[in-house]
Amino acid sequence: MGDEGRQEPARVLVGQLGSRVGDQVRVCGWVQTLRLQRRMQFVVLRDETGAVQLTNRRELRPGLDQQLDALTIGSAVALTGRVVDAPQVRLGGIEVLVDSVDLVSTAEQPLPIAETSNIDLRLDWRFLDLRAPRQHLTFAVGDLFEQSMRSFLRARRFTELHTPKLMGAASESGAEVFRVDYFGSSAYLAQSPQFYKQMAIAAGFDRVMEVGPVFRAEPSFTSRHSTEFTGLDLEMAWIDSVDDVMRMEEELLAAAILEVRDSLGQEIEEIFGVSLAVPSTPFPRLPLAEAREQLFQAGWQPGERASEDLDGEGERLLSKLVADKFGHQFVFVTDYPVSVRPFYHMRPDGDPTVTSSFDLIWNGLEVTTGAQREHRYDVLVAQAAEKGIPLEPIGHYVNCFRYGCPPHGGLGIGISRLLMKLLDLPSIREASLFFRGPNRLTP
RNA sequence: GGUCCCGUGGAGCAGCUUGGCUGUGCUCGCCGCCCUGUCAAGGCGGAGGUCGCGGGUUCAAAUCCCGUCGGGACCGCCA
Repeated sequence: MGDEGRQEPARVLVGQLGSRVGDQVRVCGWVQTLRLQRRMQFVVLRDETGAVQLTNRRELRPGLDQQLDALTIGSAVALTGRVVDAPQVRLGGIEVLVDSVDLVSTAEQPLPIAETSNIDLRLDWRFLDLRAPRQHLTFAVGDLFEQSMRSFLRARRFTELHTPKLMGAASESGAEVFRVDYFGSSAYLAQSPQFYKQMAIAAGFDRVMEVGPVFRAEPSFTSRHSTEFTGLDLEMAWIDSVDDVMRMEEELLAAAILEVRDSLGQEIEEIFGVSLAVPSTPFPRLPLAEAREQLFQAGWQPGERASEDLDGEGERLLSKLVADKFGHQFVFVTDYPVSVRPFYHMRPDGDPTVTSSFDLIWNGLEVTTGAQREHRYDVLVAQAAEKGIPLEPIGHYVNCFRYGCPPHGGLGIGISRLLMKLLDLPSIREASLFFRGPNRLTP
């Protein structure tokens, strides 16, 4: 307040200008459109909260019009002026009559991408691409979705932990991990918090969750895979069965989708043309064997590799069958055979050929794998031996079952995939802030 | 890793099958001028490309052939 000279009015977010009619304000953002005429000049400026028209009549303020003429699309600017009602203005019915312009940072012309540019070029210029309202909404939804799940779990006594991403041994299967140099020897990037969240259970945390990066060294060239993505993992102690885990997840997702719909549903409808449907609970459940049976009856012809599992086409077809039969967009597929599940999945009493596990498929895409874990040391060791897993590299993990470990189970969700499904995005690239894939490490 | 597809001014495409004479065209953007308040602004004019790269066939290649690089979709793997 002690500054000499002209005082700048306080910055007002564009989204709040409607309640500031008559006030002197400063608005800051990016130039979206310029319509510079003989007598009138119009600047459309956008910030995170919206867009507004700023207007100048050239004859009013000598010099100001030349400053406005010098603006370019995409430049970062701060303008001051008075907010007025302007019913004729289609953009919100208000405008700002400009008093002064501060061209803070000029954008070169032409811009290297347009809204119509292909995804690869857009990813090269991701910071520019992300300025678009569509991309901005994507990550606003992602943030809300994540926060909503976090608060849901927190209210149910989950403790949020952060487990290491640098590991001395591969966490599950050695083939899929990135090896990095570690002071002359090797470390591995975590492909899952799996072992650590189970160790947290043995450590006395009743319920734990983590939202964090997951690294996969698979060269997967699809629209739904990335080599680094954000996962939500949770683990619960003293469960009675894997059903407890599925119940937690369906309530979790229903609550989070409800919150997103209530807060951002209208914007999502406008920008993505997607009407969010809050799923009813419980979600349909189907043992894998039964799912395969129904798929065969519907004409499914799996590839050779899908002799015991579902392939992508099977997942999509199954979702279609479930939608027709139950009117539901989710389906838990349960009781996966031992052959396609890791050694630490528990096997139910009476049927040693399957596991107490599930996948959750959302509109044709696998978004979760979960299971009850084998917490009995001798059984776990036997199952590892059966799968040919050497115990030495994972001794610290196996040890946590030797000194009292409660029954427990949990799951891992691919958050980027959830976001992709929620907004019906065509590729996980759109749901990743800065995508990482086999062919992309930059920016 | 496998199969298929794409690569043409700044962006998005057409042109390629049936090679042809300086690389023709469309939409958008950019630059300049004009324009009584625009709002997907409008009007007029202009600049901008060794047709991803290398080799081959041919009198002649954006166009046909081979290789290579970059990218995408699907499969497999998974979340």
